[in-house]
Amino acid sequence: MAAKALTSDQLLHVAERFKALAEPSRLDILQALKAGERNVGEILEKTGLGQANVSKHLRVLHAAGFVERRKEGVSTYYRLADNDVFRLCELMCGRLEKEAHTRKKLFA
Amino acid sequence: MAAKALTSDQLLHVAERFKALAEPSRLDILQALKAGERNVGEILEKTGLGQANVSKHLRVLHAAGFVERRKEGVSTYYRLADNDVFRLCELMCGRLEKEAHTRKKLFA
DNA sequence: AGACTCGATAACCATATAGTCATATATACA
DNA sequence: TGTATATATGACTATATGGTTATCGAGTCT
Repeated sequence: MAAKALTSDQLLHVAERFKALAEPSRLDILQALKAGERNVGEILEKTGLGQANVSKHLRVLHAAGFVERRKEGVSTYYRLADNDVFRLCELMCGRLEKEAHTRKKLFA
Repeated sequence: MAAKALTSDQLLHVAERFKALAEPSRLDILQALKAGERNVGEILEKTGLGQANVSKHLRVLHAAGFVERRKEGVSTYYRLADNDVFRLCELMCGRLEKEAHTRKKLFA
């Protein structure tokens, strides 16, 4: 249980991964991939973001290991690397819900 | 299981929480609190960060609901709000370890 | 080859924020 | 009351990064 303290180098790496999830646009992209593999054009449609913008976000997500990609002809298909993204988001959402609940009780 | 898609407003809130964890210094502070309640001076010592800097980081962590505080005399004691931080970090660390393992295999 | 499409990249700007220094606020104590 | 200590806050700078526009490169089709 009691994990060892992380070195400053390890903290840097962990922080970098969290940073990849610390952008609404990137979370939106990940959501778009939840249903399955999508190419960039489909992600553009689904999210309404700009093309260059999405391309950069995908690069960040790929560098952080949250998505994998596959080229097919002229297009690139992206997919979630695993389900950790949702475990992480569900934990965060759980916190938000708990908080909302507390707020509601305060004002009840 | 299949959580509904989040609204852009919800994405913003989730991203904000991740952003609070997306800084090595803040992760370090959270680590310092793992063993239990600490006042700001003790956190300064433990982390080696500047006073004003730590104070601002603590404000962010508190706003995000990761830490709670208690004033006692002239000092303020901070503690972890719950164990979610470690669940989140352990998930991230697990990813890093898996990745390191894959890299090792590639170079083996 | 030439035209077209998809996606990545570079240049640029605007904004956000980590870090620092100086100062303010609040409590304790002589 | 005056002084010292602990923490918070404001001002400022340097850096990082999200978004946009323009351009590039690769693959496809005629």
